[in-house]
Formats: sequence, structure tokens, C-alpha cells
Amino acid sequence: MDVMTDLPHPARDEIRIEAVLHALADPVRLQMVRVLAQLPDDGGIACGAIELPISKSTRTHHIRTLREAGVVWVRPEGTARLTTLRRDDLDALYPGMLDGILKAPR
Amino acid sequence: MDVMTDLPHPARDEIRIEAVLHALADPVRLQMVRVLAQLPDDGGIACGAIELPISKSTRTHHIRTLREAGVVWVRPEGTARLTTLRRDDLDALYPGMLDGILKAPR
DNA sequence: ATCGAACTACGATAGTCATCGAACTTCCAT
DNA sequence: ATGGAAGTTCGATGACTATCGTAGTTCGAT
Repeated sequence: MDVMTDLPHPARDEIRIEAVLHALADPVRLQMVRVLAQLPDDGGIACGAIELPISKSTRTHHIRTLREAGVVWVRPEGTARLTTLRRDDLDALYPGMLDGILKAPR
Repeated sequence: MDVMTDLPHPARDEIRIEAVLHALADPVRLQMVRVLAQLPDDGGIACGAIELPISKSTRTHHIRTLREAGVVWVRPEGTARLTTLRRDDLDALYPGMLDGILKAPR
């Protein structure tokens, strides 16, 4: 009864920089963000569509970490979860941070 | 005999974004960086001079994490360790990131 | 020479977290 | 209505890490 529950997102003013940095510090999550950053903001991609050498449950875990930190929006669409980068919020809170990180040499 | 050994720093091209983000994600270390960011880059501050509610050994641990990630320079000066932000390297690698993070609402 | 200040090294501990597999839910096609 | 596809939840596990106190080192000042 508790499955497929609502997906809580922090409001912009609830986003904490420590949580954002922690979310982005993981290689898997950073890769996810890199992929998301190349998509149109109004689009969204199914979590599973990002190819990564990890299991489904680990994927869920990482997406949740990003969502709870305020880095991504996740909205249900059928059985899928469409994920988009919260670029406007991040840019407003930490102007230049996201672009700077994404400019990192691979 | 291994004490007070040399302080290894990564070269600019050895700095990894994951390590930098992980270093900055800790509240104590982020506070250290905030303090360092307000000092002139050619100055430097003794690690112990940054007031924080932590023990000496924990302080050492955090400074080392920042140093090994490439976030700060640490140079011995007598018995003290003068610490400075590697602003030029971080700005070159991740332009805008540092300023963006420092603009974060407290 | 000795003492204290500043810091490091070490070991311990408790907490967090990335990872997985298995079982479950939800929804869409057939 | 059945089956599969997409995700979630739930432990469990191993790795990492933030913290501390204690002991040790280095260096400057007395």
C-alpha cells in the first residue's frame, strides 16, 4: 500500500547546498546528470534509459538521492518515471555552479 | 619518522571533480572553504585559526581531505600549516563552480 | 635545554552509503 | 485477464568516513 507512493521534491528554498554537492559527488549520479543536461528541460528521460552498469534497485536509489537533494524532477508517466534536471532552480540558487561542474574535463 | 611528512597535492590535471564535490559536500569543510574564500589568495590561514566545534584531529582530517582533493594548498610555516584556496585551479577546471557554490544562501 | 603551541598519526567507534537480489506493485499491450 | 516492462521496497552486506582521544613530532620562544 505504500508502494509507488508520491514522489516528494524539496521546494527551491528547501534545497541545501550540502545535499546537492553530495548528490553530485557520486560518479554514477554525476553521469546521470551529464546525460540529463543534454536533454531539453521540458522533456524528460526514463531513469532506466540511461545506460549504466548498475542494477535496477541501485538506479532507483540514485534517482531518489538526486530527487531528494533537489537536483532533478521526477514525474510518473505510465510505469515509467520521467526525470529532468532542475536547471532553473540550481542556476537561481548557485549561479554558475552547474555549468562549471559540467565543464569538467571527463 | 613518518610524521610531519611532505604534504602531497594533486597537480591541476590530476584534480577529479568527484573528489572536489565530495570534499565540498561536508558542512565542516564547506565552512572552511567559505572562510578561506574571504582571505587574499596569497595569504593563508592556520588550520587551527578557523573556529569550528571539532577536535584537532578531526580538523587535520578535513584539511587533508581538502588538500588531497585539490581544493586547498597547505604549506608549512613553522609549526603551523598555512592553508589557501586553490581558486585559480578550480576556476580553470570548473569555471563558475566555486563562485556559484559560495553564493549559496546560508 | 625545556616548554608549549600547532599539528600529525593511530586506533577505535558509530554512522552513512553504494550495491545487490528477491519480492512486490503498477500500468500498458496483447 | 495475462504477461511483461518499469520501478519500488526491503533487508543484507561491505566499504567508507566523520568523530574522538591519546600519543607523538616539530619548531619557536624562553
